[in-house]
Amino acid sequence: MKTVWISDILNGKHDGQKVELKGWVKRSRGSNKIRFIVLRDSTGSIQCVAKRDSVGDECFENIKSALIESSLIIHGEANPDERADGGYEIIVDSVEIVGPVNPETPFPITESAMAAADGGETEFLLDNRHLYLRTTRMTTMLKLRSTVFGAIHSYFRDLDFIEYQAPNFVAGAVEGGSTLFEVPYFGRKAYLTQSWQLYAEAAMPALERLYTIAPSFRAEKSRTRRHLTEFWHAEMEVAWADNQEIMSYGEGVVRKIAGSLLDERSEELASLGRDLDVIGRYADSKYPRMRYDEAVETLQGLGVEIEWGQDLDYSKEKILTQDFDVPHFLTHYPKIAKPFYHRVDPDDDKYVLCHDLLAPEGYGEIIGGGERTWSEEEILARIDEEGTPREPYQFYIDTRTYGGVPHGGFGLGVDRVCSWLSGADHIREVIPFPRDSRRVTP
RNA sequence: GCCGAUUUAGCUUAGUUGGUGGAGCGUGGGACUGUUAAUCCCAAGGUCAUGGGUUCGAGCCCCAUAAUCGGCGCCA
Repeated sequence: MKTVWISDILNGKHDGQKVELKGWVKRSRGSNKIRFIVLRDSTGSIQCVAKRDSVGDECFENIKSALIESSLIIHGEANPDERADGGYEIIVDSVEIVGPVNPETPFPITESAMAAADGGETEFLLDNRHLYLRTTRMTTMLKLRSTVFGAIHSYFRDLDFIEYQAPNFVAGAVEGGSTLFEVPYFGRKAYLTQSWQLYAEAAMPALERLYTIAPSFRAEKSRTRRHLTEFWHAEMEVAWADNQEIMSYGEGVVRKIAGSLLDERSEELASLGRDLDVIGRYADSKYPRMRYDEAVETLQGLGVEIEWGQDLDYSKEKILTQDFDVPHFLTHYPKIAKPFYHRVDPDDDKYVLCHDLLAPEGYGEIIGGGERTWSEEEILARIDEEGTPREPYQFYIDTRTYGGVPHGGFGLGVDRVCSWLSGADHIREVIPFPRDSRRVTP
């Protein structure tokens, strides 16, 4: 007999047919004469009804013994039925328990554990993440996440970008050295990469338009809802592009992600309580661009204490973005607030040609990017100015020595985008096994 | 790194002025012919995070430690 997907039954594709279902027990209830099993597979869940009279005593007792998360193969007839949640149910002919659950070790993710988390997480659920993944909420998050990754790939590939991979073991830092994970490397020290960018710049003269989605690692002891020590970083680099052009790619990919979620996952978004009109606005709007100076003035006008030259920390981002209804770009930060690879604005050397994209609803920065310092003379000056050693960056400097060209790119925090668009309370909710300063297990 | 909080059964929790810890979920047994987190009855299940201290007596008061959670800095 043909195994069918539960979603296909719920879509009415098997009305009145004898079908085989393979899945796991989501819930089980009933009396001495009739038993209801809510079976789930990766596509959905459906009520299966077994009557003692029709399945026989032995099968009925078997069904009663199938605890939550037992895996089953069920044969039966698919029928529309108003009494069943979802409008369809299976009239059971037979049940085979494939993987039983021992009553002495029942599935630990109970209703009470879920209710306490209130759509978020608790220590217990984090400790049992490998099992929590099976719940509707986590499954929904993982499906949204898959769509986000797919949308990023489609966006860049449709524009003829080349997907390009950089090493994860590296010798030097992109950001400040204090946030590097050091790993022993055959008697030497190596580090886990913080960004694909420097290696992408090396390939920029060869491929011109390149992108990746890869993990980045940062040893920040951050305890916030926006930080992970291992996060998924979508980065891109383009030859001959200026800051404005790079921003248009950033806007393009975020709009594409929002649009793909609406097209492919509107049901899941709605189940999380997401307003589809809001997601639609993110997919269809232009994202305004604002200079750093303007942001500082706005904040000062709101009575926020901030001096020119200070980087915008989260508390200020939050105030700034609270009235935004779409993401905004912030450009032209002071040179002193940014690392050496940002290109100094030729019109005013107090600034660099960079941008951050700030998401609304209090989610903050999701993209950081800009033009790169591209002439050999300038890159050497800026490296020395910051007191950064030249040696680990020799390959990076060589990129400029041999036919340097204007170029730029950005990095997008994929998990942050997932968190924002799904409306999650914490970035941990959108990644299967989150890593932060306190947790590397399970 | 800084600030704040939490820790009682497998899970979620109540616990009064300090006087030998109650419940719900889950599990086991029983009842029930259609349930929707089914319902009803019964049972098992606790060194109250760890280590000290105060006290005739500590889940409760004090100190230390640990783990965890939240916020900040830093960033994607």
